[in-house]
Amino acid sequence: MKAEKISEAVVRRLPVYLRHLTELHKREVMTVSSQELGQKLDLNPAQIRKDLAYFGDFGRKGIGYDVSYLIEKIRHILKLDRQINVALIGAGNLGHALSNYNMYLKESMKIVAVFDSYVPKIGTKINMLTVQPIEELKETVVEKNIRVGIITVPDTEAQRVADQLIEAGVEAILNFAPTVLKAPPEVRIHAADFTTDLLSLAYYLDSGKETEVHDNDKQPEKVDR
Amino acid sequence: MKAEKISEAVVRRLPVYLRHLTELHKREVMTVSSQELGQKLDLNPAQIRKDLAYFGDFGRKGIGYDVSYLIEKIRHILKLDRQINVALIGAGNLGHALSNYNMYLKESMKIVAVFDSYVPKIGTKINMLTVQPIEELKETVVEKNIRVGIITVPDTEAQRVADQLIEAGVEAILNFAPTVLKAPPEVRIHAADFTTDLLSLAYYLDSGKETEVHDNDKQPEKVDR
DNA sequence: TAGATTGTTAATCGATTAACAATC
DNA sequence: TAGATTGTTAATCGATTAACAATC
Repeated sequence: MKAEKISEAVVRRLPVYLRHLTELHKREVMTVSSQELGQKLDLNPAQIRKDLAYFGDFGRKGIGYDVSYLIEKIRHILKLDRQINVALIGAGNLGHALSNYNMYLKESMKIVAVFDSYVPKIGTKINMLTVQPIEELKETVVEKNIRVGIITVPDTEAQRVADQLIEAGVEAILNFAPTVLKAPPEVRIHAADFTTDLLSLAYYLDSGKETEVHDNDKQPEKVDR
Repeated sequence: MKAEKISEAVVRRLPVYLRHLTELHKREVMTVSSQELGQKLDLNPAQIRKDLAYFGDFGRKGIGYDVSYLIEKIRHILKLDRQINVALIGAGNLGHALSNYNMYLKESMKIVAVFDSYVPKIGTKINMLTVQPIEELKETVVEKNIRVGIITVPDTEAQRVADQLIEAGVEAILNFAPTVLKAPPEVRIHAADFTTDLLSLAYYLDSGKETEVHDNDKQPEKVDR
């Protein structure tokens, strides 16, 4: 156990550990080694041990990690043993998808309000929640102690929505719009836009067998002008 | 221009550059410096210059980068100047959301087939595409020269779907299910699961003002047993 | 005790940032 | 020419991996 600063990379692996541990728990596996965990999650065992050791001595030498105990610990580290209220802004397909997933996470992160600016959507229901007009954002955030906002509006509206969330006092934003949001440093912004993922994937495709579209330059990759 | 291996981090920034450059192009901005780009995208200008320099000498000293020219170059690097056919497996809300976004990206990555295993969904339309039974996956992948698969099925089915995609011969998979997929090294897997994002965000919230749920241990963070 | 596996230090590897000569 | 900005090298910073003593 040390007092170092925990890197973002470490924090982003914790939910992955948690997920697999929960799976093991369901299968009534009592104990797991960093070796086995690494195999399953495609990670280096040393890295897993190091990640966990930042937060405490959770394992037992010669044995491994007690599954239930480690679940409990990671849940605590990630603050998933408290309820955190979340607002969803944007009641489109993506918003729907997110609120469905959210049903899984019983306590912890919980979507407690949904907003949209498109008038016909207001008043409709999404998983027990009534879609509210975006004008009610601020008061609802305060009333319901909402601490996280999820943005699933079109990119043109994303910054405006972010500004309203920040002004209302949220501490973190998960942004699905394909824009880089501006925010003061105390508000944590996480980009979750998948067009970026999809486009970067294209880079790794084998050239050679593509269905061509236009200006197909078959020259040997000249870059200089 | 060098012959180094390009890191994943670099590749993942390219779509972000492209997006902003396209925006500038729309606003008829002719030229942009790494300085300005860095400001807008929250990146170090040196990093932007270095990223671009991996692929060629795209800028002009004292001037900056020609917006149109750089767009063209990045599109070429990312292979977005050819059409790449994509299959979507899972016609739920998330699948819908993705196929909507896909409409934007005129050419390049294009969803050309949608599959689902849920019988009542088969035959329904999503953005001009008819949902097909998953049994037709392999033949369709071959027929339509599909090279990328997007998985938006529940986590319990994800690995099976991945296996079918791989067997059918896709080169890359974008996986939205919260599972670590097993695949041979020549198939690129990209995890795009957002529960991980959401859960890791909780870590960064200020403790102190939470709505408590259960087993609220207010002891001073003891880790040892 | 022998075998297994942790926690941690040291070594390696890789990515970001600073600095600056080249040059538009 | 003076000012701006690139491309690139060197310096820094950070993250991953290997190795191993401690110990269950």
